[in-house]
Amino acid sequence: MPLDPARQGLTIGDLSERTGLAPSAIRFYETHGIVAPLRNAGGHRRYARADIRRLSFAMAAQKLGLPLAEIAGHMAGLPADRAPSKADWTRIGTEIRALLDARIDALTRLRDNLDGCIGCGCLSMETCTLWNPDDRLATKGTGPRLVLRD
Amino acid sequence: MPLDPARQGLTIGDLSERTGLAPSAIRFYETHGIVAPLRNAGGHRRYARADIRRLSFAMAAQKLGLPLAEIAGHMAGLPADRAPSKADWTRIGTEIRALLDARIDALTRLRDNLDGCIGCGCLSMETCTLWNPDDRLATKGTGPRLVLRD
DNA sequence: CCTTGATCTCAAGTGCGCTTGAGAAATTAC
DNA sequence: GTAATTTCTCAAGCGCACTTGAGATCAAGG
Repeated sequence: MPLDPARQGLTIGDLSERTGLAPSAIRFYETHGIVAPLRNAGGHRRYARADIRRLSFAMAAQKLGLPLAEIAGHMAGLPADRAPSKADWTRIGTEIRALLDARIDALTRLRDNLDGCIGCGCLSMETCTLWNPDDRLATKGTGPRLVLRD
Repeated sequence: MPLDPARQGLTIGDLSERTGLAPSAIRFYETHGIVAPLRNAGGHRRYARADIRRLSFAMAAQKLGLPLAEIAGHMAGLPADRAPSKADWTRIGTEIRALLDARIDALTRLRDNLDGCIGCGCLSMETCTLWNPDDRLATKGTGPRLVLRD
């Protein structure tokens, strides 16, 4: 089904099948500027194949916890009129790569802290700074500072 | 556990300062069973020190993307009437540890796929299965399968 | 005391990310 | 040429995680 000349592009149903997104979700993403399909004579949306990639990218970024607005911000750098080039995707990919690294770091730190605390048996003691961020840390801000600092 | 004899426990304001959560959020968590404070003569909530840990734990679990209901499910295993023991926290910690591992794995996989795709320059080609999960994969389900599979 | 600030309950509102009709028009399948 | 399916727009609704008043009560310092 690659760009059937008769149909001049992919329907929203095609995209739905290939991305797993509901048509309503795809239309919703359109309002956020993540895709910008053309219309055929009858007013129906017609998508380019590159839009599959756009949506896949948006889905991946969402799994990282990015809000749609921010995703749209990153994707605003992609060309609207032509299929994004390698350089286009590489730049965006690099941005996301940094976010991934940060997130992996944070989770790894949290895991290691958790391991350490379980190992030392301090979880039941009042002196554990991991689950008991009181007195010593009370003046340094709020929250479980040793566990989460991102 | 050693409640201040003068005040008989921590106020919601105390917890708010030490966890960084708004009082309204703490009350909201109460409706989900994450904390269960006692009341003083005047009807005000009085918390045990262990509740700081409960909230910290819930905040950590939330950063992992767990919905409150699920967090509450894990914490239901903790004793309501006494400060959780080392064994109590260790069990919960181990459950979370598994989630952390899975999440780190998923993110690492995504990052490596992204790296590979950037490296090979395939992002602009129709044959890239990472951002172009079409033909070959079209019969195997939906979504960006090589990027995200969790 | 008395005042100031913290806390109480309860209902309603917010922001995000969609979904769900309703009613109509376009497209496809037979 | 019909029938079935898909898509269209627009408004409203939903689930989650809270926040924001409103109006009243409680607690603590001078």
